[in-house]
Amino acid sequence: MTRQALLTLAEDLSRQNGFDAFSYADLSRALGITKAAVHHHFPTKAALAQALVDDYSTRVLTELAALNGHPADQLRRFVALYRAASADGTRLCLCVAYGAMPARQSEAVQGAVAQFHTDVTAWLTPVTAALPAVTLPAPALLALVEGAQIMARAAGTIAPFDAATQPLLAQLETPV
Amino acid sequence: MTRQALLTLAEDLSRQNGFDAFSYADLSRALGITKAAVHHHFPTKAALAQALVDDYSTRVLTELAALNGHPADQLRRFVALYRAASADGTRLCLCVAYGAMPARQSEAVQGAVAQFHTDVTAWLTPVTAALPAVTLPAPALLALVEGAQIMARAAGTIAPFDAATQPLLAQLETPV
DNA sequence: GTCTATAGACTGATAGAC
DNA sequence: GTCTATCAGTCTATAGAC
Repeated sequence: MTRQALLTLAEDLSRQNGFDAFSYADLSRALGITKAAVHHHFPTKAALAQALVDDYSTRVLTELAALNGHPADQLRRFVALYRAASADGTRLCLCVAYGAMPARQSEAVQGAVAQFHTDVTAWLTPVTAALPAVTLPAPALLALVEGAQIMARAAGTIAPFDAATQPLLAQLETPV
Repeated sequence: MTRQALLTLAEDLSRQNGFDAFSYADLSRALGITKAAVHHHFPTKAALAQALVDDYSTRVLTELAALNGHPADQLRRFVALYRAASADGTRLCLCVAYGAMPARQSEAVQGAVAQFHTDVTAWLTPVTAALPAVTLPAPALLALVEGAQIMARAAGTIAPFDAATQPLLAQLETPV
């Protein structure tokens, strides 16, 4: 389905170089269709951004909701999820990419990004609260993994992400 | 001096909406000169980015080097510096803005951003090492304040920055 | 759902006069 | 150091045929 292929491609390009870094021409070229065909699926670029962030939020929050088990395991898998999203320092979380330059997006997209942060923080809150060995509350944990993604992206390798999150994972090994 | 005015303006615009979000036309309009005059000072946009990141790195690293006193005070003022740079959730550190979309920059600028992260981490390392109450090493501290800036920028207010850094500042109050 | 063709605005950049 | 004038290329978006 062309619409899904467009979403997949546009999300990847957004997370790699930002929403302003690709054009309808880029999308059409990659899929072997014309720009007009892309406009058929997403009339404006703002509509495309909206669809991207809605899809992304739903997908990630569903993944988080499926992370059952011990809080220590949940937090480990949370960090692993953000680590995988970094793709060896070549990508960012979509909401980090869009959240860094909010003025380039519609109000609706800005709101969806803010909601994503609220929802992830809400998921993290009981997890970290159940872990006395972890010294950081939910907002700090989210800032840590998002900042770790930025540093990895800037370096072009995953190493800074691991350096930044290693102490957190070490705290999880500490017997309570 | 026109050159300095251009640097000040371009840095502000870069930190507000990113390097791709302003044009030579924007700069010339704001300063009441022509685009050609802007090109006289910075022949290409890549040259402008290079000058911006060099200026910024020098300035911030000089500020850090001037932060004497107890390690606890140094770390408090480090967080305050990143908090001020957020400008109530309307700006980012220049190296966060450029580091988030490195492929939009020249290799030289990418290298300068990476060097900035290395230098700030090097400054932080002995500071946090001298503070047993602080549970995070230097790379994690830098990721924390950078992620806190992203969340504040996405929300458009400083509140997420404070929520993310509050536990760290609380650790500094703990008597060793 | 895809195409051709086009519109109008903007982009970074250059040549050459003053 | 600033100007006028201009360039070729790109951008998002639209109209209308198939």
